[in-house]
Amino acid sequence: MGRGKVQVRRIENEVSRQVTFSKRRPGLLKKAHEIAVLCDVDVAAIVFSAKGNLFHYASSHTTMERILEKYDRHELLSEGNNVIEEFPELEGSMSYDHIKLRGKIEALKKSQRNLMGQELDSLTLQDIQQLENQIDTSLNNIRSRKKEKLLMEKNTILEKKITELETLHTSIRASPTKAAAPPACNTADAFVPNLNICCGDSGEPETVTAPLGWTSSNNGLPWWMLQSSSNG
Amino acid sequence: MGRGKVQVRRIENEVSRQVTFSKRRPGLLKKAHEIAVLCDVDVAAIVFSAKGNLFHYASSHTTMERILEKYDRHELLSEGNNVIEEFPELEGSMSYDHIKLRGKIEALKKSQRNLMGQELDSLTLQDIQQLENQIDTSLNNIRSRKKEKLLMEKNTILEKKITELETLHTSIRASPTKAAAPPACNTADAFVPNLNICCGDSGEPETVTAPLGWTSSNNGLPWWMLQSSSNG
DNA sequence: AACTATTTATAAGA
DNA sequence: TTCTTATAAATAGTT
Repeated sequence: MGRGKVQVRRIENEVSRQVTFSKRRPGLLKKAHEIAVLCDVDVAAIVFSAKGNLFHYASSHTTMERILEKYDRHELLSEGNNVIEEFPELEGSMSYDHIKLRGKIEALKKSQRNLMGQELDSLTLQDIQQLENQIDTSLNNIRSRKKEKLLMEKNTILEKKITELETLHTSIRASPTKAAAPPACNTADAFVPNLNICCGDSGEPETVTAPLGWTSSNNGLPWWMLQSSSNG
Repeated sequence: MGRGKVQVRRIENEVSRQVTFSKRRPGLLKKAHEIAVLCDVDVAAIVFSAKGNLFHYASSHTTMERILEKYDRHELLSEGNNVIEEFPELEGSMSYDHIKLRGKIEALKKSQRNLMGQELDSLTLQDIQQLENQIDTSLNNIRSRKKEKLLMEKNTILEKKITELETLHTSIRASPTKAAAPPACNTADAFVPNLNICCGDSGEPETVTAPLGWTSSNNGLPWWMLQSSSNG
């Protein structure tokens, strides 16, 4: 998108490269923000400048850590597999603890892959049966916790509703002439349909929406144009 | 970019939301790739679909871990969360690598506990739902592998049986009076009621496959159009 | 899954 | 860097 078609290859001129970076960086973070908000999904984007400055976006802010944890839950498969096997000559140069720790990491990764239903070939039938039991238990756990959470959220909503109604009732009793009151339909709707829990949805009519957890201290700029961290 | 201006707020219609996600996801990853290549910088992008499927990009492939570590070095270590502060007694005795490895082990353990249905309190309802999907997929995988293994074991037993019978038959034929050959198949059928045994074929036509290391082996497609991981 | 009218992003220039 | 502008790209709405 510009006056010329672009070849996706390293820009050799350093200045142009830097300029392009400055122009595209906010674009990328903006896109990340948009898909996160529009599609209500978890997104994280991390960019380092050539000088090593960090820029990042995480949907619903402050949750980068949570997103990375979630990433771990999916993909621990990355990283060069077993370093010890690949570079046995390094063994001598590593401390005993170091080797032990690496071994532990590999073991944890393998076990995690198994928990995710991968790499089961090396397991015996009995192992697989046990794994199945384990995962089945896990699933049951997860489902009960989900149910709990759901009930708790509903409770919260119901309590809010009750508070509203009580307040309404009180004010009606206080002023007998006034009957009609602003209906609290939105809240009512919230607990009826299939688990649409609506969090604080402040309607932003205009193009730029406030980031979910962007608590304070931004000026009037579209927040995604701000540098996410480090210095400027 | 489309027939109408877009408000950056959650798309309420679920189908549209999903469609928009499908359209924008490759766009985001492509942008990430472009800035990484054009500007020769480190970039990582992580997106989860509403159902919890993971899509991600990391510049120069397989470096997601390194990028996340770099991120940690900037964000987590630079601020309050200092491992050394948490374990002051270790300060002198541990190298940076050790601290890193320990941190990694802790992360792995945490993610593993989540996969086993434990310590779910810190997860949001949406996260729990996605974890449930993940575990459910895992369970399905495990069960199909179990079925496979079972069938293979039966096959082995049956083959052994057949060999035995053939041997027996040979020795019978060796004796002068008996000549007719009873088909051994019936016996086999009796053992395995209604499952056709076929070695190479794993059941499950749907939902399986996890392209783990898609570093290699992609065809001529622009790589960013490929799904980054999980099923699709 | 395609199409296409528009909006957006941005390359090049100042 | 920042602004401007011509154009390439992305994509919303539609089929």
